Amino acid sequence: MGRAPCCEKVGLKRGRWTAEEDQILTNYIQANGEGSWRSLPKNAGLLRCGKSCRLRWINYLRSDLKRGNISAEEEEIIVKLHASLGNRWSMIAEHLPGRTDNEIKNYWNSHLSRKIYSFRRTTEFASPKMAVIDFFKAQAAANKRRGGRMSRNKNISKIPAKVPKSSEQMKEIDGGNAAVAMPSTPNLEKEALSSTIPWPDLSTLEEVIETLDMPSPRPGSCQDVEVNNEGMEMMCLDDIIVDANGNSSPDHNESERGTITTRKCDNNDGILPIDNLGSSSWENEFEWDWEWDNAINGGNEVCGQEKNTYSWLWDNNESGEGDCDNGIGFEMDTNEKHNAIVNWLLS
DNA sequence: AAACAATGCAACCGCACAAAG
DNA sequence: TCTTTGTGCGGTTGCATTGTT
Repeated sequence: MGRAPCCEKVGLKRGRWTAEEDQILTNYIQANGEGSWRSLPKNAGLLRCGKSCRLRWINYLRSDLKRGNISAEEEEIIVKLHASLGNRWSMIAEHLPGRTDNEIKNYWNSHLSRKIYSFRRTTEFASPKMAVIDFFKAQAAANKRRGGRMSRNKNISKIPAKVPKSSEQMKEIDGGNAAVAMPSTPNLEKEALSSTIPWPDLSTLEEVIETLDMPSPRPGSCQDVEVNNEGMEMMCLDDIIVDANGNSSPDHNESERGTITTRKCDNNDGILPIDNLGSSSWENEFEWDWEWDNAINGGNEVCGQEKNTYSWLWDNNESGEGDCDNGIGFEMDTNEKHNAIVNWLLS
């Protein structure tokens, strides 16, 4: 049984706040201070629920709130913190002065979640090839979009023209094999896909598919992936970064270069994915998380417990020498990829 | 110009938790 | 110890806005 409602809802006003209500609330709090939200509306003469007053004050009226768009620096912080803390918006907000948890949550849901390449790979994928084919199918579906407003975020680029649009073209791409049991790709993911990676020329696709004879699974590779709490494997920012910073350096061995790394950390290892978070953020005995610094720094073993590497998306061969094809058919040298991804992430 | 549909954000809701009685 | 109250948090919803057809 839930608790009683915070206030009598009968006769209370709901919906958007008027300027007059804002003024009343502001005046009252300036005179009497925050707190006692339950009694505040009555005392202030507002026909609002106490919780509504609190929310309005915290999220909108407070004088120390920062106005304007989230900066690139703030965005980077959000992404990093989210990678470690998950949806703990209030904790994330603590690191962003002037920003509210609600604002960050909204920003995440509407901007960042579509930037983060959320790549669904379920057991229905018999091979990485199918996953990549799903990538194209998703793009084709996204391309069918009819009306609708484009994102207000100018940083999200539009879909390039050369995208398979018909089922015939898709057959051309996948030989008809991809028509079965392909999980649908949510809109966010479709947009993420379209906004992150330049499209290869369609004429190269057959060749692309041919090149997708992926290396046999390495120990701990994509064949035994960890599944997040939504039942899908997420391919996150960190994954991309570690690839981008793999640098193809001869100093990096095959298991490090171009890999995607997850770590299993316990709360005793004293190592946090990002600095200055405080060990209190780890509440469970085990948490799976993307290791940002590890990714940035080229995949050093930090936790020493478990490490999964998923390199197929980036590599298309085992040699790991020289510039690598990212497995979906566009040749970019590592620096180009690095720059493109980092620029995009920070844009 | 109208209809449609995606987007973004303010606001709401239910739950958890801590403090007070 | 139990109940009540106050507060905070994260998920979700509603709707104004706006781009596309």
